[in-house]
Amino acid sequence: MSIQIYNTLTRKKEPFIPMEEGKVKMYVCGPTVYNYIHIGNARPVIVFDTVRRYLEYRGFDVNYVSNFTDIDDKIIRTANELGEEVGELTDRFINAYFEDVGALGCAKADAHPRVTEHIGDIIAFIQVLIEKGFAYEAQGDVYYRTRKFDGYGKLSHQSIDELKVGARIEESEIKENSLDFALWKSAKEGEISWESPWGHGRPGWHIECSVMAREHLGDTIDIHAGGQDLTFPHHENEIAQSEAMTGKQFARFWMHNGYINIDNEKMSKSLGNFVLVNDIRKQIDPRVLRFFILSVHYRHPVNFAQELVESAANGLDRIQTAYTNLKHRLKSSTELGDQQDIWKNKVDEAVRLFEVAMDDDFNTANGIAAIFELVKVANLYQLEKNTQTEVLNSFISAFEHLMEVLGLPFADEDLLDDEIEALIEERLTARRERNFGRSDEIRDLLKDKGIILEDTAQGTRWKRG
RNA sequence: GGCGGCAUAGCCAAGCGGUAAGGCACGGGUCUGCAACACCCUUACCACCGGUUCGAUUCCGGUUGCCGCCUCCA
Repeated sequence: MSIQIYNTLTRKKEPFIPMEEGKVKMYVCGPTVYNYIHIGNARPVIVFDTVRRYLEYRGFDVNYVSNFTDIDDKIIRTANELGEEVGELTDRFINAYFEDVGALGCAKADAHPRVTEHIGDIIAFIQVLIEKGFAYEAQGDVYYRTRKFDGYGKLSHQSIDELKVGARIEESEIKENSLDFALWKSAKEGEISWESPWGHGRPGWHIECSVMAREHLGDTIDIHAGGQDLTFPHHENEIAQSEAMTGKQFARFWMHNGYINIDNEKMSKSLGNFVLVNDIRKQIDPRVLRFFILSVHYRHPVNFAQELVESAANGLDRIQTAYTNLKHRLKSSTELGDQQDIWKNKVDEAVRLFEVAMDDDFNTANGIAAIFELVKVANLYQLEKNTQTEVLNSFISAFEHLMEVLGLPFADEDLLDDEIEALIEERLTARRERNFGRSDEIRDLLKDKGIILEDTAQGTRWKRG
C-alpha cells in the first residue's frame, strides 16, 4: 500500500507516487520575516518537517525547499518604525526563525531561498508573462491578467465570477480586473527598490514562490504545502503564474494544514492573543509543543490551551519513561531466553500500526496511538522476571525510529555527578538498614536537584524530572 | 451571496458501512517501608430529524450549533 495524501486540488486522498521514482520535490511556503514566528506559523513547519521525515523513513530522497519572504510592505513598515535597515531586520528574524523551529525539532530545508536573492529571476519571469499576454504593466506596476488563465480558481474551487462577487477588494483604477494581482510594485519615494524594465520597484508576494520553486525544483514539483489560509489567493496565484509560464502542471499534490486557535479563539492582533514561539518555548518544553501539535491530524484545527498542553506533556512523559526504563533494564538483562519471538512480533506489530497510520495521509494522531501501544507492550515486558538484551534492543530501536520520524528524538542521558551517585548509594545503604528517615531525606534532596528516583526489582533508577 | 470544515466519554482525539483506538484526568485494586514508575479493573444512548441498507457514528437529505476561506495572514 502506498502513501495516501489528501490533495487540495482534487479534494481527495490519492496514492502518492512521485514523478521520479524514489525522489520527492517538496516546497513549503515560509514566513515573512518581520517578527518572531507565532505558534500558528510553527504548525506548518512542524507538520511538513514530519511529512518529510516520514517520506525519508519510507526511503524517499526528499528535496525540501522553504523560502523566506524578506521584502514586503510589512517588512518595510517595521524597519521604518524601528529605524533599522531592511536587511538587518530580516537577517535578525531569519536567525530567530532558525532558533525557534530548531528548538521545535525541525530540520533545515535543503534550501532556504530568499526573495532578495532572486530579484533577477523574478524580473525575467514577469517579462515572459508579459510577452505571453498573462501580465500587463500599468503605471510602473505589473499585474497578472487573471481572466487570461483558464484554470484560475481550480485549487480553491471557486469560479472567477463567484470570487468577484465576494471580493472585498476595492476596484482599482489601474487594474483591468479587481482580481488581477500585483507581480511588481513600483517603489515609493525613498523606499528600498530594485531596477526593472518598469522602473524601480519590488516583487509582489505571489510571484516569489513561483520563481523560487522553479529555480530550485524545476517546472513541476511533487508536493507544495502551506497553511490553509494560503490556498486562496496565494497558491491559486502561484498556479496561475507558473502554469502560464511553463504550460505544465505546477504542483501535483497540494497540502494544507489547519489553524491553531488560542483558548478556542483565533489568534489575532485585536485579541492580543499571539503566542510567539520564542516566548512559549522558554516556558514549555518545545518537545511537548511539537508532540501536542502532532497529536491532532494536520488538517484539523488545534486548540492551544494550558491544560491541553499539560496533558500532552504527561503523555510524552509516559513514552519517555517507558524508553528510559528499557535502557535501565538493559543493565540487568540476559542473553538467553525462549520467548523472544512473541515479544518481537509485538514490537513489529506496533511499528506496522504506526506505518499504516502514517501512510494514511500522515495521520500522526494514530501514529502516536501506535507508539502508546509500543509503550504498553514494553511496560508489560518489563514485568517479566528475566528480560533479554535482544528483545530490549528491538523495543529501544523501534522507539528511537518512530520518535525520530515525529521529530522527537530521545535526549541522551546525562551522566550523574559523582556527588549525586554517592547520595544514591548512601540511600541504598540507609534503606537496607531500614533507616527510612535518612532514605527519604536523600530522595527529597535529589528531587530538589531535579532527580526523581524509582525503586524497582532491578535496583534504583533515576530520571530528570 | 459563493466555497469548505467541524459536532464522538470529564478533557483531548482516532475511526469513514458490521454496534466505538489511544492519551490525559477521576475512582477502585496490585506492587512499594512510604512514594514514584508500572500493571489490572472501571468510565460513550457517536448534536438532532428523516432516508438508503440485513445492518450507519460511518452513506444521502434536512435541522441546529460552532468555525474557516472568498482582503494581508500559517
